[in-house]
Amino acid sequence: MLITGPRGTKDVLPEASAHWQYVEKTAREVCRTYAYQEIRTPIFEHTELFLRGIGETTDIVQKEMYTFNDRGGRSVTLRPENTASVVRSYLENKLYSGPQPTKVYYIGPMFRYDRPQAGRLRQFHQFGLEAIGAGGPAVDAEIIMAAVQFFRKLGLTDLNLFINSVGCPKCRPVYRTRLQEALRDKLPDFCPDCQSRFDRNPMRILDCKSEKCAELSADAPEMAECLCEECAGHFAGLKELLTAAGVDYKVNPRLVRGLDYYTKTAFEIQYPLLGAQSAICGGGRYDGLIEECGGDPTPAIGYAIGLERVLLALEKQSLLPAIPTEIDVFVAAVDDATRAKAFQLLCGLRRAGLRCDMDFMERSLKAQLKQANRYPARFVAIIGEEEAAQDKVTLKNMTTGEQELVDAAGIGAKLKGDLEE
RNA sequence: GUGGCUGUGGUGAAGUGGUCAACACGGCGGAUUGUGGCUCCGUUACUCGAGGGUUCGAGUCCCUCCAGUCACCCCA
Repeated sequence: MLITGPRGTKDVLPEASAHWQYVEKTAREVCRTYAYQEIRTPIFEHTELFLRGIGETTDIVQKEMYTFNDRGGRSVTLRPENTASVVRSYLENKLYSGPQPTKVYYIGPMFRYDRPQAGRLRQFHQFGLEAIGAGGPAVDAEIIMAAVQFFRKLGLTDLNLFINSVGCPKCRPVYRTRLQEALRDKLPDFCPDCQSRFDRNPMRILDCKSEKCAELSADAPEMAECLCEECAGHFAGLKELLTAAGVDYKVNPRLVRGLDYYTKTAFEIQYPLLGAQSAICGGGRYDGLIEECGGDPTPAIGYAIGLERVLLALEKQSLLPAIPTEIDVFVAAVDDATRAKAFQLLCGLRRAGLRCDMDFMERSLKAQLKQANRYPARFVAIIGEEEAAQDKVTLKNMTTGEQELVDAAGIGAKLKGDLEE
């Protein structure tokens, strides 16, 4: 073995690709009913876009981007997420001049230079939705419902939806200072991670897995207490709509998202059985991003679903559909002299729309029957010297074992009729 | 970026200094000349992750690297 795939990448092999197609198809169906249209943006963008969009202090930007100079000396980056690209495209293509809000979805690979572990890859795939232009809680509710619907459709249960409000540029700084005030004295007792989070992203401290830190921050103030009137109203509105829609959710006042651009609504859907990487869907509102990217102030909300994690969850619950490998007809040639004839027959059967195959390894008739049996094949069409001489084929029904001599002409149409009965 | 565990053929794996590196599954071929699923038989090129070192001798001991895996960080 000379070359292996790059670390953190995975080949989707034939037996798994049907599962991917199934999940993608389900995603598209949900988007169709929610009236979201697909958008396909480039896999790489100017590095600048992500620096500005995601935020220079975020982990994604600081340590996880695949950045390189192209031959023209431009710094480009493999997209670590797709929201920034969608916003860029929205502005560049003036999608705001169409009917609003702009509702789009995407499915595709993302790249993050992380240490791989269960449910985490360097190239992974996300299915995401973005609704740009509407600021009220109704879009928040709609877009969350689309995710819920997606998981329902796949049959996934035991999912937890957590929501929170992370405030806006008006009220978040107020909270941030209040939180820092409350924690400052105890800071030396926190874990090293939390100490470094104190300045960079103090809200993360509330989310620390260390029991000690959780204890120390137990009585810290919560964002909800500091929300401005607008944010509080928005959050209340969302909760009402979700409740009315009959969706189970939990408010998690400590839920924080890792990207800078989030405002107001933040949410996450977890599938606890996945292990450490249990977030299967995450997103929120980003009312400041479009302006940050050079557009007019425009509210927006979106999220992404990790498809590898969805597949893992489906596997855990045995919800992946069986992949049929059965073929309609296997064409078997008795000897070398009849191979060409067999190939002709094969072509005819395929023209008739049948799923069929033949041997390409010059195997014996016996071996060909074995091969046919393994698919399995409903019928085997055998062509030997005798059949070839009179333009007939021996048609063997592999379930009953019966066989009969039939005319070669029109066999495709006849079989097709039989199989459809 | 940090840490734990792991690394033998297509797969699952025995083997912990000294005969040809077990066994099972799978793959391929065959079991009287044109026929499957069961059974039986045969077969399947081993740099034992890579590179160094110790030793008369290493898959077995040591070092380095690489990869996989799980966890931290972070996130989908």
